[in-house]
Amino acid sequence: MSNHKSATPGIPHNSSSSDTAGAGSKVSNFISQIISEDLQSGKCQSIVTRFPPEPNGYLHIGHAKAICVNFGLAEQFGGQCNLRFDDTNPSKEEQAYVDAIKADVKWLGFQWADDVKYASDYFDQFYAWAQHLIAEGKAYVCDLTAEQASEYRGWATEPGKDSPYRQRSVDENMDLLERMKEGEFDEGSRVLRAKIDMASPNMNLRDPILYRIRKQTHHQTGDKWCIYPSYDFAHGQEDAIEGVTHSICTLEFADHRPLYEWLLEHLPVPSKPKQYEFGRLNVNYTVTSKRKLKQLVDDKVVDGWDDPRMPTISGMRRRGFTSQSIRNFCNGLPISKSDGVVDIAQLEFSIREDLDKNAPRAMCVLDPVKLTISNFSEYIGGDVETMVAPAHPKTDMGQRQLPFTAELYIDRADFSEDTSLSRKKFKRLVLGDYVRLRSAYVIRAEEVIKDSGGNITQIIATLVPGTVGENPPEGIKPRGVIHWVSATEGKKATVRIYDRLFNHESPDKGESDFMQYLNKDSLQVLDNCWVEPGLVEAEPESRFQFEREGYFVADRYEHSSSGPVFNKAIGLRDTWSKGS
RNA sequence: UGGGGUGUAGCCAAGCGGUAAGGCAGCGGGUUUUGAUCCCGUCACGCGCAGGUUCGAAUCCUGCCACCCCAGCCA
Repeated sequence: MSNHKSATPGIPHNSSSSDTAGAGSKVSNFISQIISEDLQSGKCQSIVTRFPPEPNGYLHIGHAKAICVNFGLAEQFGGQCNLRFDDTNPSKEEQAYVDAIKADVKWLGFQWADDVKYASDYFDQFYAWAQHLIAEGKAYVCDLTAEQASEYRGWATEPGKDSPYRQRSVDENMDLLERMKEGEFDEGSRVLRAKIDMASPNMNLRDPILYRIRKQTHHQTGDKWCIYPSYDFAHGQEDAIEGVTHSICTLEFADHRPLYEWLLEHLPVPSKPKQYEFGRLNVNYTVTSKRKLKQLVDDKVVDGWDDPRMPTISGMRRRGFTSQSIRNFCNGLPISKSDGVVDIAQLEFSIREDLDKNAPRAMCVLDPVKLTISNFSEYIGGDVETMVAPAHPKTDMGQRQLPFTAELYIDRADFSEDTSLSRKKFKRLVLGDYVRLRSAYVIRAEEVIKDSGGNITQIIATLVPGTVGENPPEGIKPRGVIHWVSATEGKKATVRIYDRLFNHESPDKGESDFMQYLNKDSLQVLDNCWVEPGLVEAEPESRFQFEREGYFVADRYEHSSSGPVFNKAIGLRDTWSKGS
């Protein structure tokens, strides 16, 4: 518990404008209102929250929201947030996931309080508390099989029946629990249950399981235990031990709250945390369920948990998302209690917004066709004229040098022989007409050369002298501006274009298997792209706007100066191609 | 069906008895050596439905409807 300064723990006044860089600008929501009140009333001096992932998979965009909520609230109110692994089920968990999760949280820019914590840190205490409940007559060892227990539990409309083992003596229960711990019994043969109410309308209170037998090695505790606490018997107690004041989770745990409170009530815990629930974040055209994401990985539909098409934190990172853009996205979504589906366009907006502001510009030709400047030597001495272009149109990010040569590449889609195309409809190069080469000359297309199959192999053009950084003479009106790369000085690169993994807006929903909605064309590898020379020196994970194309990142693992590889994060907003 | 939760624009939502914020998407226009950015304008006579209370209701009351979650020895 640390100090808490002013008497007025600021209700965050909302700056309704969209989030800018910083951590702060959260609008008021029902949880921050509660926190404000708790702080003001003196119910707590400062707040402690926690982010409690189970290490059974990678973190995804939904977790990012939970992380932003928990760490964000702590930061906003000057409290602390713990990272705690809810590692109560060794059969699903792995150290590799622990490591990946820590890396993701750090990358997002959050720092947890003290050391990382584990539910397993408290296993001794939990065991002692289990004995305490037995001693109080509030728990018993039950020998029912899973199927029997399910029958005994009853149905929504029918109350359950008491287990025949419900009335065991304290001594017998103590003895049995001890022997469960010692490994005397088989998995599934016995469990420890709380003695609450088999007729409760809330299923979670029909004598919930506290401990079950799992003879498995645990990634943190090794072979020390062969009984493991259930989620319910761990979560509230962990919160209490850590002094968590506001335990924020998702809606599906609302039904567990009475049990959470029952346990805190009946155990000699050091503090009394409160649980609050908010709606899970869902995004359309994607799935956010560790089980399903794991299936995509296991079935090799994608390249791993960090495949750029995955909605995982590490996937988005590899795709080129910035941590800031992910945080802006999450912070821009209000915390509410309804479970809605956010349009992926909202996520795309965040990354464009960030990268437009912060990514240097560069040129890359994705589908090259050669363009030769036939009058090059008439106006330019030597083989190369170096053009100088700003790295960013608005922010001073330095300049880059672009070698302009007689042979260039432009994109096939930026040229047409169809002279009837209106200037409004086609603002690119047309045979016999002018176009501006970005940061260089205005040129005119004179003729095309084709192969026997009728494919254009080369465009012959002439430059208009004196047009670098200057308007062309009267009468010459370029149709538009296109990008280019020197065919002789530019570098070859591989560019991967990603599209959404699913064609269906909600692959999760409906009766059919989500795998049937997979987008077969979610990855396209272009290995004959040309980039301006400076780009090969880009550091892995550096991001650029390839002008007129979109935002790209030098691949975290596979990019090198000898083999440049860029991933497309997201295209530029495109208001024109939509009609066609 | 028993319990829990939620219904405000295409999507996410604010709203807490005084006459419907904001963001995304869309649409119209302006600037532009990126069909980007930026700028301006536009976008609910209406708040799941039906009644009621009130001078006044998205907000309070009653009834109904729809959707989500729970019924694992998962979390």
